[in-house]
Amino acid sequence: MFTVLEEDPESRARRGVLRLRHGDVETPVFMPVGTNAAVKAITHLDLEEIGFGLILGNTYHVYLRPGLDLIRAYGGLHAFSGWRRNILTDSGGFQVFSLAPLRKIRDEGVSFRSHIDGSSHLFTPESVVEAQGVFGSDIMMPLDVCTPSGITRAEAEKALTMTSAWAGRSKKAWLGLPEAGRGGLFGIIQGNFFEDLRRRSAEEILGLDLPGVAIGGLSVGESPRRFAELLEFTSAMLPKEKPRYVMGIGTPEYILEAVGSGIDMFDCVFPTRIARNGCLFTSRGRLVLKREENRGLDRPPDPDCACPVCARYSIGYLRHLFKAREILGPMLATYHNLYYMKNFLEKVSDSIKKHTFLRFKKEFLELYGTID
RNA sequence: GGGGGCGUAGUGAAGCUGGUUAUCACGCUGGCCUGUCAAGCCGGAACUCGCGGGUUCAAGUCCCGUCGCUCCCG
Repeated sequence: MFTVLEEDPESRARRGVLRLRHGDVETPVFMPVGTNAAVKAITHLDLEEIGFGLILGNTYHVYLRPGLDLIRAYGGLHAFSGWRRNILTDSGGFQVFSLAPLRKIRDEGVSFRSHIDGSSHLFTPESVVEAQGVFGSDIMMPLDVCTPSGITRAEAEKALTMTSAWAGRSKKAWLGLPEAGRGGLFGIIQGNFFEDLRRRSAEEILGLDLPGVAIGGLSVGESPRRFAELLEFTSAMLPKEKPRYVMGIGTPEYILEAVGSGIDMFDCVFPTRIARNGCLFTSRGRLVLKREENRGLDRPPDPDCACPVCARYSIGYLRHLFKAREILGPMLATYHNLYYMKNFLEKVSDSIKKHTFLRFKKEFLELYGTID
């Protein structure tokens, strides 16, 4: 499933290739988030044009709407949405975390109420794997318990213990799916910000020998420094031959940090969300379109970007679109930011190939701004 | 010519029987956003209430005058 192609001699960074059912994907890779079987404000056509071969979907959202029956009738998420390349589906573990007031976690699973209509539901490790089987997900994530920063050791340990137990049950359910159309199941390491708990979690998850490993529970309110330290610590325990995925990371600064720690995969709503809110990534840092200083500016958002948006539209025009609340604003901004991310990861990959990753990182941050 | 209505931030409005720093929406403006309940969220600036006078301890809020807009009748 995964092959390491190159390792950076000066850091833990590496490049590789994920061989998935809907095509190969080079790593390090950024995966746009398509919660409701759609990446907001952009077409699948455009995503393909930019070159994305792997996007996210969300079990929690798609299960609630349109529902499993409909997806089953279509023959899976690919057929339903028209997306021909790979899909990684998140389990709903993060929704368990983010929709806290509506949920109750027990050994059996998590019961929660729909944020859409208030109806009651139960997710178990088994039902979540089965749902992703119905989706035809190329990569599946098990149900886990994500925790915020600042909780007690006891609370973190409890969440970790449940996550490990659920991972074991998820694997069993996964092995029960028909082998022909079964995507790879990843394990998720938790443990909050306690190093011994992270170690224990890693050991337990790695013991399951799943096709890939994810690091969860990061970027939940901690400082960039703390994030980097804990990521490095956790990543160092992982075997080289498996793909490593840090969940929920999506700014250039954080990705550089994570790649340097040996991470291969990233996903995040950040680039698409800030795009919808009028903010663009550029080589010089973030550009907030709505600012007055951008009024009437007749030059492209990012002089170093080769995307069709930068080739054709001015900052002043894009600002106007957001001021006028034209839907074209979020669309163009989303296109640019995703193109930016794709291009950024390609440059990172290139630097690993040339063994110049650390220099690239330094030079990039000098222009863009630092992690702090 | 007669009668009625209205004039409150850039715009549109709320302010009942007069009472502490005049409210709301849009706009303007700053920040935030990291396994999407998120084309969102949180802040900020800006009106002294058409103008003049009066009543009152106190007036956007009552009275008189005046200017402007508007509707109806002639």
